[in-house]
Amino acid sequence: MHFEALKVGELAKRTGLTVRALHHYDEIGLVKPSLHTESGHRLYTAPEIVRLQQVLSLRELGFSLDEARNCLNRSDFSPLAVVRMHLARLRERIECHRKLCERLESLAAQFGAAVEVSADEFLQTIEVMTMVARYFTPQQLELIEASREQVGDELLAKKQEEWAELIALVRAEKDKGTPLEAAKVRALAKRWIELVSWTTGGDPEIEKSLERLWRAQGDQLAAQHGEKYDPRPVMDYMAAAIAASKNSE
Amino acid sequence: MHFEALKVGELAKRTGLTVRALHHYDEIGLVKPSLHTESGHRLYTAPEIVRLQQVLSLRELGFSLDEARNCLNRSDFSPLAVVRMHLARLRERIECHRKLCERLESLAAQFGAAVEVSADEFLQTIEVMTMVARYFTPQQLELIEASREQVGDELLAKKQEEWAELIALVRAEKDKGTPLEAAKVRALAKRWIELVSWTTGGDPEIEKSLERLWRAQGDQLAAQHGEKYDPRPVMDYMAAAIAASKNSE
DNA sequence: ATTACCCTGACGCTGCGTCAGCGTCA
DNA sequence: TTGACGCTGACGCAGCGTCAGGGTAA
Repeated sequence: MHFEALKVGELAKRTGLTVRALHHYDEIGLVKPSLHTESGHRLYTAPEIVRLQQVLSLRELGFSLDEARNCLNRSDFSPLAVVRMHLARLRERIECHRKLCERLESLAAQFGAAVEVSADEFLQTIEVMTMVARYFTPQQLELIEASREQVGDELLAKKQEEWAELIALVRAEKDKGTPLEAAKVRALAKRWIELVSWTTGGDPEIEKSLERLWRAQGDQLAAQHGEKYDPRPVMDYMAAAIAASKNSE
Repeated sequence: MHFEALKVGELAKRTGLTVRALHHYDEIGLVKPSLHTESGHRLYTAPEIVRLQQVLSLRELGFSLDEARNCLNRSDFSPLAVVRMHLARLRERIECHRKLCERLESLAAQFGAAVEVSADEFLQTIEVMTMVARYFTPQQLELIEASREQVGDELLAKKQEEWAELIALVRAEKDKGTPLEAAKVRALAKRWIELVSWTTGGDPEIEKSLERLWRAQGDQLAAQHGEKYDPRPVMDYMAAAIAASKNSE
């Protein structure tokens, strides 16, 4: 799974992109496979796949392929930031789509009813339709500026270590049976909250995903870093500690 | 409101389209203004605006401008059908977007957590992203076939008359104070339900819009066809009748 | 006379689709 | 040997963006 290198056709099948598109991305230096067979066949590995996802997110955000390449080559664009931006946009879009639905429902109702259909209704509907497709370019600079201050890879690695450390610390207190009200535990709970907030960017949906992820893949983590770093036994303990410290306020 | 003819610039402003795009649509015979000033300035009136909306809906459905023109010129494509198809697609899209959101949330969570990010997750995410953009062409034939059996303008006009007639009939019974359980009223309720179903295509959201529309624009209808055809007094009466006939089952 | 539109060409661009002609892997 | 897949050009195309050069409406 981790080491498999995919040929273009395989990658195309699994992603829904066309072979031609992947060729094109290679040609313009956007996503270049890091390996080739002796005969020159492209072999795509994990980093390129990640990059590919980034490219598609940026394109959805309204960037041209050229702009996407620039963004990805400047190192101040972290993958995490890109995914978050994409998420934000998607949510806005869903809202826009809902509004457009309402307008179309209104139009549909007017057709069947005996009411004279006003041109104004159509104009407004068209405006909403174009808004859905637009509203990109105006805000792009804003986006780019906002992401300047985003995370680099080293910071990310540091935060991951912080997690491992914090999990181990909490685990220790838990195993000692330290009561939830103890000052030590409170301090840990505070750190926990802060780290969650940093990791998720304050997004509650991402937080839910994080929980699901840990519950599902805790084995992997435990195997990777050692049993002490398995987050699962720790999560409930922290949840209880946080609840307790809230109650005592 | 009804008679105003818009110049390109005005239309562009109100719709969010560019002047160039409107010029282009004119060039290729897709949306041609029916009027011009003596000096050759384009003047867009209501029918063109409706057509413009249709064009944009069809484009959102994945048709090329050429295909859109063909559709609109064959008379078996009713505006109502187009709006309904667009609605259906939008709803599917919202669902897709939600799924994509979940995938992106999962990705975002993986970045921050210590878990090894698997390439497979990225592949799946990319697939969902391309699905959102695709899933058009495969189903287009299906759509086109489905819309062959759709409403023409005369049928639509007939249904509008049916509404006026039905409303008048119900109004008469209501004014006579006929009880809700009377066979006559039941028959009317049945016709009412059928006509609603036809008008809305069975879509509950469109039905809500229809109600809102009638409540808001009843005056207009009354003024247009005479007081007897004001739907508002009739709607509650019918709702009660329908509820009554359900209870007695 | 100015300013803000409008017109009609005409060329340019992005992001691939679509052959063509030829190697290669199982 | 035979498909199914891969490679590299090269051209084509939709849907406009973007000047250029000139008329017009208030």
